[in-house]
Amino acid sequence: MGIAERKERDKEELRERILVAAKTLFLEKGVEKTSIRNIADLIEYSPGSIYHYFKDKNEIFHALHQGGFQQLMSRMEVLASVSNPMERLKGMGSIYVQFALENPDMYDLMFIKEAPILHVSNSNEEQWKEGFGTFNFLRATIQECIQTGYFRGHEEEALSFLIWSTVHGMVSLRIRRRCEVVLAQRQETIVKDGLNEFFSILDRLSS
Amino acid sequence: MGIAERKERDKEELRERILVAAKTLFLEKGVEKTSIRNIADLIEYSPGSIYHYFKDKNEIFHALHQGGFQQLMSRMEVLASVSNPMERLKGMGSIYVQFALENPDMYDLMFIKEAPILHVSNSNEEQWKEGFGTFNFLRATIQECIQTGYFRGHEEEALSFLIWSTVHGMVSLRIRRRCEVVLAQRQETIVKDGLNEFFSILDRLSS
DNA sequence: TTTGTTTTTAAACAGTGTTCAATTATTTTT
DNA sequence: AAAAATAATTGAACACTGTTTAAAAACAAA
Repeated sequence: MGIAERKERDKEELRERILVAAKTLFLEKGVEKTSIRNIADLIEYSPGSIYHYFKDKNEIFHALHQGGFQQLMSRMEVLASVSNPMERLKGMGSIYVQFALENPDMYDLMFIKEAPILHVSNSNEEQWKEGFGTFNFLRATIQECIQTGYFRGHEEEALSFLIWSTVHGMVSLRIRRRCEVVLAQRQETIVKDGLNEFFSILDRLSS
Repeated sequence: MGIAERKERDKEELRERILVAAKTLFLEKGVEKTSIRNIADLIEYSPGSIYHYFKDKNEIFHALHQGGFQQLMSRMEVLASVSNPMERLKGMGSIYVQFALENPDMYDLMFIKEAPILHVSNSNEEQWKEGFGTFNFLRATIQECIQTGYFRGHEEEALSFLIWSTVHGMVSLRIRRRCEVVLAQRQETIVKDGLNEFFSILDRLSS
């Protein structure tokens, strides 16, 4: 009896269409400024029907966010072939910044937005495991840097936090539009320029 | 004729009451989730009357924003006596971090929270003068560092953004509770430790 | 007291997220 | 094939939101 399966597929397909439409609008005009009615209009359904597939607007956002850490992590995988830990560290910085600027809404949810209650549901902790893995990848790389002679006299955990903070600081100031006020004419390039200054400092520390 | 003056004072007082109420609610439940009606309820006026004192909700946000920068800027004034620019730069970092950790809600409002759209009108740019001034103080100090021989080969504006980002990154990860996930046992000290790692790097760059 | 100005209000407009009874479409059973 | 059962979809409604505006109230000046 393939009817039930076909119905299941149809239902899944509409769910996916909602997600695609939501993602399109979220990226286009931001999450807050996208209404359920906007999404419904785009897929040519009534607003009410969306609530048959998602509990509320938050659940749509969460569904989109689910793969966020996975996405970032998978982007990092190309660095497996980089044997020099300092080069790998720089690569991580570039990929991190690029991911953030290409997916500002995702990044916002992952690292800037008010964190939901972490300890209540298990599914939430599962989502954070990915982020934990990404940070551990950074720590391992920095550990390797120290073992290779870089960062003499530095403490690995605090240094890892500092380096994470550096790239996070730049992209979050950009995403939350704090550059516009202070850097009128070079908002477009300021994060890339800042990252290059950072790399320049890393180079200086190596010699 | 003191009547006009008294009316002026009354008007200013109500304006201030609106700001106090708005600040209370903004810090309590966030800017987005605070409505004009909430503010009006708190001061026991009608929603419409608020529009006699502020053009719109953005203008209230900007007024509070400006006050925060004045606070931060006044804390920086003790550094006027520090003649060594690198020492002054470190002092700025310490004061910045201390301000953020002591007033996390205000810092959140100033640098993390979703900012309302700032249209590029001349009258509005005046409101951002304070924030602009704080950043310019940083830039001037870094300029002085470069002139004294530090940061050889670095570009002043991008470097200033990088250094701002570094301290902002640390405190914002802390304030938005992204350390808890990743650094289980040393959340309390991690920002101070990270800042010390940063100072250590600055020292290393000097020699 | 009357006039003129400023302050305050209530109502209205167009939008939001969300709920729900009623309708339509589809599948299962008779 | 007709009837019953089930599932999907809708549109209206609810309680909100920021903002505008005409009218009312408060108050100063004449």
